[in-house]
Amino acid sequence: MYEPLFAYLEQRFPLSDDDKAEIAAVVTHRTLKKGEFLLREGDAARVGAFVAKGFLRSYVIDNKGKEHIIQFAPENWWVSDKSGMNPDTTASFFIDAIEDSEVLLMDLTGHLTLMDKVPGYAKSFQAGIQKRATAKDTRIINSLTATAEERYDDFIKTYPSITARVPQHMLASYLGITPETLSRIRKLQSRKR
Amino acid sequence: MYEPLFAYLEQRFPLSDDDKAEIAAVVTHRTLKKGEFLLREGDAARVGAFVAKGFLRSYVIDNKGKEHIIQFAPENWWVSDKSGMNPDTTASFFIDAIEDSEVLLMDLTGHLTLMDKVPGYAKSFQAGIQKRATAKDTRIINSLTATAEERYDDFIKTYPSITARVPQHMLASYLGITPETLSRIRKLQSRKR
DNA sequence: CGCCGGCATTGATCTATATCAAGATCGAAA
DNA sequence: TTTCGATCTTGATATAGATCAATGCCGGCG
Repeated sequence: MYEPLFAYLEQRFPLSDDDKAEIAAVVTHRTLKKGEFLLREGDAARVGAFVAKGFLRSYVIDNKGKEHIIQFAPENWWVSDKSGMNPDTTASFFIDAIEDSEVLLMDLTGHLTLMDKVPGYAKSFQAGIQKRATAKDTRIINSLTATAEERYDDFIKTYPSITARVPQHMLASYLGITPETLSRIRKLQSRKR
Repeated sequence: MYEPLFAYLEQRFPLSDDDKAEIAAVVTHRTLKKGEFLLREGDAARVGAFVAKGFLRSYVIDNKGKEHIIQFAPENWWVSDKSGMNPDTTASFFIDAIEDSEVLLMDLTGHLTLMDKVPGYAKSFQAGIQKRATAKDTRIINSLTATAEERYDDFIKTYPSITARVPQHMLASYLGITPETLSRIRKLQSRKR
């Protein structure tokens, strides 16, 4: 059950059997059916969820009632919780399953335990955060600069596997364009290429 | 010379005299005149720069030759280096001074030393990173969702002090709109309010 | 003091993308 | 297999914001 997570971590730093036990102890397994929500349960501040199988997405709904996908998360990705998101933002935050999925939940306590007890975890976590920050900068600049078509091209180049698995209207939502516009872009490109 | 940084850190966690010595040892002081660039010198991977005085900005120039401001950094802010930025991105990255400034540079080695030796530093760094990540999410959603005017309103509400200090065309660049558009927005609002 | 060069303003167009409105197509459930 | 809802496509129109082009303004430098 924990194997995918172990494998993921072992690509980043060595993991002893003790470490594995430690990890298994602080992580909670959950199964999600397609369309099901990953709700915040209890009051344990959650750090994130590791997608062991399936495909999740996180999104917000803005004050105009529109959905905006923040992140897609296929296997071996982390979806981060909105931890620290401005509570006075009216936008509501959701995570749900695009396909039947299995996730491993980590709460703040668990996270701190691992930071402390599992050598390599802290550094690897650090590196992950950093990398994600850069990706976000890129996305910001992209969304400010690039045309819809450029953003689309960029996406399929960067995440070809995701492109294939996601319904078009969700991709449009991620790119910040309407489904109609995305449809037209695809049509134009299919003619050209 | 290091006082602003000490003060900044002490708001986050207690700092002994030893800690201060440790910090002073790993940090480099630099003075920048208005318009001057903060270049990467030598090959030491830099983590970031703390603005002790003045005002910096970081920006990229995209392949169409356009400037896009990523971040403004007044006193007591960190400008992060592009550490980890995708090297194969053609976009070039710059940091320069909008006003005469003084900065304290921290390289990777120093950062790791502090992580290790100064209690509280690691956790506080962590928290900072997290907070910034959230801010970036917000900016992404904003840039995808909101109109130019909404983004402007948002900015002046969130960073009133920055608004006053920055030339309009730079603010426009940050918001991802043309100076002309920003000028028109301001005109409309001044009439209304 | 006066001049010049960047900055802001204003106006006239142009264009990418949204919005509105039907169809067409696909897929899962009965 | 049929059907219904969701998704995708296509077309017509509207609009926010870009672009192009002057003009005005102000502050620093000679």
